[in-house]
Amino acid sequence: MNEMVDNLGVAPLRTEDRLREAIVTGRLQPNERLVESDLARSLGVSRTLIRAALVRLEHEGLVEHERHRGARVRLVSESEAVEILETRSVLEGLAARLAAERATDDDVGDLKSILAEMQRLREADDLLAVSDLNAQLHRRLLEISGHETAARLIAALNSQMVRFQYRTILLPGRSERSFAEHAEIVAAVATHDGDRAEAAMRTHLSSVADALRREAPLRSQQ
Amino acid sequence: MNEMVDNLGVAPLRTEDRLREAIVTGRLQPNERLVESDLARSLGVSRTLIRAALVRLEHEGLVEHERHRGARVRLVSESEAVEILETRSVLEGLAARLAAERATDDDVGDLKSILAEMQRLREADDLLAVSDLNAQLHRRLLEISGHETAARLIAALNSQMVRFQYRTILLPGRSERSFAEHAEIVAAVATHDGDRAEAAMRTHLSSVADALRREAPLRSQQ
DNA sequence: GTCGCAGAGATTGTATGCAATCTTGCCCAC
DNA sequence: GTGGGCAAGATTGCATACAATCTCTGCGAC
Repeated sequence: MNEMVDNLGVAPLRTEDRLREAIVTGRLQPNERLVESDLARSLGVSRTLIRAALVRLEHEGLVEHERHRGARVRLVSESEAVEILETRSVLEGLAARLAAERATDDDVGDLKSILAEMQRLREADDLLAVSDLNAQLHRRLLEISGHETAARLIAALNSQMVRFQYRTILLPGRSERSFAEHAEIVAAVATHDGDRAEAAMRTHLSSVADALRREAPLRSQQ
Repeated sequence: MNEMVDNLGVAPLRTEDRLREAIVTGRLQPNERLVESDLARSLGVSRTLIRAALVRLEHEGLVEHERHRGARVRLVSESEAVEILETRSVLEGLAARLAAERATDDDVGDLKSILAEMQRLREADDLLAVSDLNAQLHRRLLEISGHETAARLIAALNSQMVRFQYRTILLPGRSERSFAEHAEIVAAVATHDGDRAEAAMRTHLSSVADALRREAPLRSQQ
């Protein structure tokens, strides 16, 4: 009986998760071929499980698959990244609107303390930690909105964006602007103003997309 | 060589498609258990293919799967249908905005002729045909927008909505209102007014969601 | 009569093997 | 030297077999 309790919630860490992790951390590079038998050997499972995992990851958009020619890590282009951000923009806008309408006082308190912590870390110049809290704020808003459909789609979009995750916050001036935008979102939610919350979220993500577009030409393509 | 040409584009009609069709046409009822070996026998393929197809359909949201307990046709609840419509609302709003910004004169012509045909069929009281054109108009707008990410997500959402597809247009008064809303969307696109097109699309889909909410309590649950 | 439990049957999870297809490298004609 | 074609190797597609797990039925204790 104790084993049961111990295992509760401890997701069995499935093959799919291990593969996903290898992709999002870049251990498997974009466009790299994913040979089933190699993966099977290196993960210590059979090809069957690898195939099942690849099917799922394909649907998630992390892998692309051609019949009889195998799977490879999907390269998300810069223009596609912009599309994804545009999509996130309207989906998270919807979630922010609902969050504003439904937030309890406790919810608002949570958001404000996340914001305060972001401010603190920003002053300490720990931009990567700020970026983490950033993600946490967005996640919390989604929870408050209670909109599962939007949450599911956003999660899928996010996993395709890993390559661009830590970029924009590092750009000069982005950190200040990003903080102000988040503060505006939280303020809108605190006053239960749905329209304002949606507009603020869309402004915020548009400005991330702009930053990405501006940064894009500066880097050499890989 | 002729065989190659003949087969081009003739999708091999995969197991997945046959299963999806059985679900969306209702031949497989919501909550019905999907026993792999039964399906394999009735479709004349092995369990391996059935399993792969079920994994994909699960990701599409048509099937739900519990470990060691098998798959069943997923029942989309009324409240979830509303969530899906809300999500479609913002995604198609985005697409409508882009369509307005990018539409050529030919595109606008297409939209207007679809609208005219809708009007004609409406006067002939062929509401199901109107509903088909309805879908066609939405599809065309997505094409014009050129936004593949939004298109992909909307397609997935639509396949979950089949159970509710032909309902709302049949409600008294819906047909007139729906036509007016579509006309407004097309007018906005014709004048390349992105804001107006997005607002019109969101109004339209909100009103569909309202109709669904209003209709919902009238029917007995199955 | 109800509850608990054990075992058989049903069903899913995983591994393995063979067939189909693709890719690569080599040889030969030109 | 170049290009076409063919054969061998690599890889994926699919089916089958076995193991793990679940479900359901029936029996016995209370």
